[in-house]
Amino acid sequence: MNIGQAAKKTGLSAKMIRYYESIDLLPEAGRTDSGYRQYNQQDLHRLAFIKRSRDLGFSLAEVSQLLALWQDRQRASADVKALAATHIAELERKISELSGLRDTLKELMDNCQGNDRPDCPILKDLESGCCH
Amino acid sequence: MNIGQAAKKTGLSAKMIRYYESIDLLPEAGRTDSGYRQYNQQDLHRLAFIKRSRDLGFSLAEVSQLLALWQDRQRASADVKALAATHIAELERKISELSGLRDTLKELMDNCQGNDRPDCPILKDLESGCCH
DNA sequence: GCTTGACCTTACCAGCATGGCAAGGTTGAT
DNA sequence: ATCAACCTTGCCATGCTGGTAAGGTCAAGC
Repeated sequence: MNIGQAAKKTGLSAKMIRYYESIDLLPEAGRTDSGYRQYNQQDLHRLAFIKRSRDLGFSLAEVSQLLALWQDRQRASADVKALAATHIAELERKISELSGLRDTLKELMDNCQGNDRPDCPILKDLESGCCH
Repeated sequence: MNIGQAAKKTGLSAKMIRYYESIDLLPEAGRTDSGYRQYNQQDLHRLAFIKRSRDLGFSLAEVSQLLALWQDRQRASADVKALAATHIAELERKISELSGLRDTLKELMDNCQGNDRPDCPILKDLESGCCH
């Protein structure tokens, strides 16, 4: 199977697949005589694993670790769980950071009349940084 | 005032200040005879505005628009409010995206024993992408 | 006057993950 | 033979920041 088909089947782009190979997330793909990359079911399986992991928000570095665990039949599920826990913690951190921003902005926005006049508490807040 | 002092006072880095100048977020700074950038109170004010906007999660492109509105005495506060509303919507979108990921992962994690054995529903989920 | 250290200058490379474009080779069907 | 649809590599761009290098400047102390 050529790269385009593998891309279609996994939901990745051909570019991404080549990139993943270039950073050793994938082993070098087999090639036809004319140099086209070839993918089999096993390759697709690995690609799908990567895709799903990315969709769950893991970074490529984390995906790399997950792949290693996946391949390791002696793995301890605790290791996988720990990786997931770290990622969840990071997600929580980001969520609460963004929520904080949203709340602050919402408050500013609620105080802004949103009319033709120039007075605006949002701008007032932004400018009230350091040096009055 | 040299760039280092301006950086310290605003909480930005000297690098960031130079970068902001290079992308025309700031006017070209005045220079001493020897080429050092010089900053006055007004410059600091603008820098602080940028800092605060960034802290609230606005992109540099959005900061640029905010600065334009800030400088425009004829502005309508509705324009500022609209910008903030767009940004809040984007924040909401990201928050709910991340929350979805977190929930999915949490569920997977709760089903994982996290012990020495290799069986792991997290990996099982990741591999159950396309091609069984 | 000379040294030293803290500052400043520009310029380039790095990351993350992906998209885009260019210039060329291959394949398969018409 | 031609044409479209694929493939190849390579380089550039994004957004924002940090790092590092090689050099110029300034102020203090000797």
